[in-house]
Amino acid sequence: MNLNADFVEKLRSSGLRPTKQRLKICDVLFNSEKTFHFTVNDLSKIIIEKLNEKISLATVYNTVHAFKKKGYLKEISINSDKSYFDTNTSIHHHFYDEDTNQLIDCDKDDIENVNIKKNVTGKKINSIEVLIKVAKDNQNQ
Amino acid sequence: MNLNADFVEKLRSSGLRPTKQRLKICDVLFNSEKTFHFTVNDLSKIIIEKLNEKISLATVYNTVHAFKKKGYLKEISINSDKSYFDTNTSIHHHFYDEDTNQLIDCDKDDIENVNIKKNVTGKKINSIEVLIKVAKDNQNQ
DNA sequence: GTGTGTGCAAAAGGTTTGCAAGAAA
DNA sequence: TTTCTTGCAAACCTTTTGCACACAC
Repeated sequence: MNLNADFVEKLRSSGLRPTKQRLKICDVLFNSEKTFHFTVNDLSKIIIEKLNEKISLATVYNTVHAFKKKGYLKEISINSDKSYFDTNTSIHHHFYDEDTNQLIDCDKDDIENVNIKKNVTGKKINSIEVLIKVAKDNQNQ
Repeated sequence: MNLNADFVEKLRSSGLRPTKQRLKICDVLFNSEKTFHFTVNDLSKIIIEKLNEKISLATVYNTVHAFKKKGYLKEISINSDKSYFDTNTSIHHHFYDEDTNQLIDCDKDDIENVNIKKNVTGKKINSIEVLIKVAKDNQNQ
C-alpha cells in the first residue's frame, strides 16, 4: 500500500506535477494488490465508483498517456476499436477471450521466450507482444 | 493474374454473390503480385485510384468483413485507432515501425515458433499473433 | 418475385483539440 | 507571475446502422 507521499515523489521525479487528479488516478491504478487491464472509459468509471468523484475524461486521457510515456503503464494491442492499458509493465503476454472480450495475463511459464532472429535494419526493438486469441470450441471466427 | 471468372467462382463457392463491387475489390486485393496491408480507408482510396471509380465506404466495410470471415483476409492488431488487414492469410507475424507507422511481414526465418504451453481452460486457440514494435535507436517511446 | 447487396446519410463510439479558468512552481 | 494542468464542449475519425433502391438468382 503506497502512501500519497510516495506518489507525489513518483510524479515529481518524472517531471509531472503532482496534481489532485493525478494522485487520485495513481491511487486507483497503483494501490491495487493485483495488476489489471482497463480502457480509459473503464478507469473513468472506476474513479467515480471508488472515489465518488468525477475526473474529466480529457484529463484521464492526458494522464494515462503521460503515465504510459513514463513507463508506468503499457498499452496492449487488440483488434478493437478501443485501447487497453495494463498496470503490469513487465514483459509478459496475453490471452484474449473473444467470447467475453476479456484480457488475461500469460504466466511466464505459459509461453516460451520469443526468439527474434532478424530485425529490421537500423531499428531498435521496442517491444515484443504476443496475443493469443481464444474462444469456445464451437465458435466460428 | 486471376481472371474475373476465377473470382466469380471464388465468391460463389463461399456463398457470396459475385457482385460488381465485390469483383472489383477482389481485383484490387488478390491480383497483386505481392501481399499487402491496408486499412479500409486505404482500400477505398486504392479503388478510386486504380479503377477510377468509387465504391461506397459501407460496401467496402461489408466486403472486407465478409472476406475476413471467409478467411480471405486477416486482421492485424496494432495499438491504434484503426484496423489493419492483410492479404497474406498464412500464419506469420509482423514488425511495426513506429516511426513510419509501417507494417512489415516477418519472414518465417525471422522468428522461432511460438510455443504455448498452457491454454485457458475450455477454450480453443484461434490465433497467435506476434507484433514486434521497432523504432529508430534515438527515439523515446 | 424473393432475398441479398449497395449506397447514402446519419449516428455512434472512442479519442483529440482549443481555449478559458485554475492550480502548482 | 509564469508555466503546467484541468475541464468542458466541440471536432474528428473510424466504424456501424437504417432504409430505400438495385441487382443476383
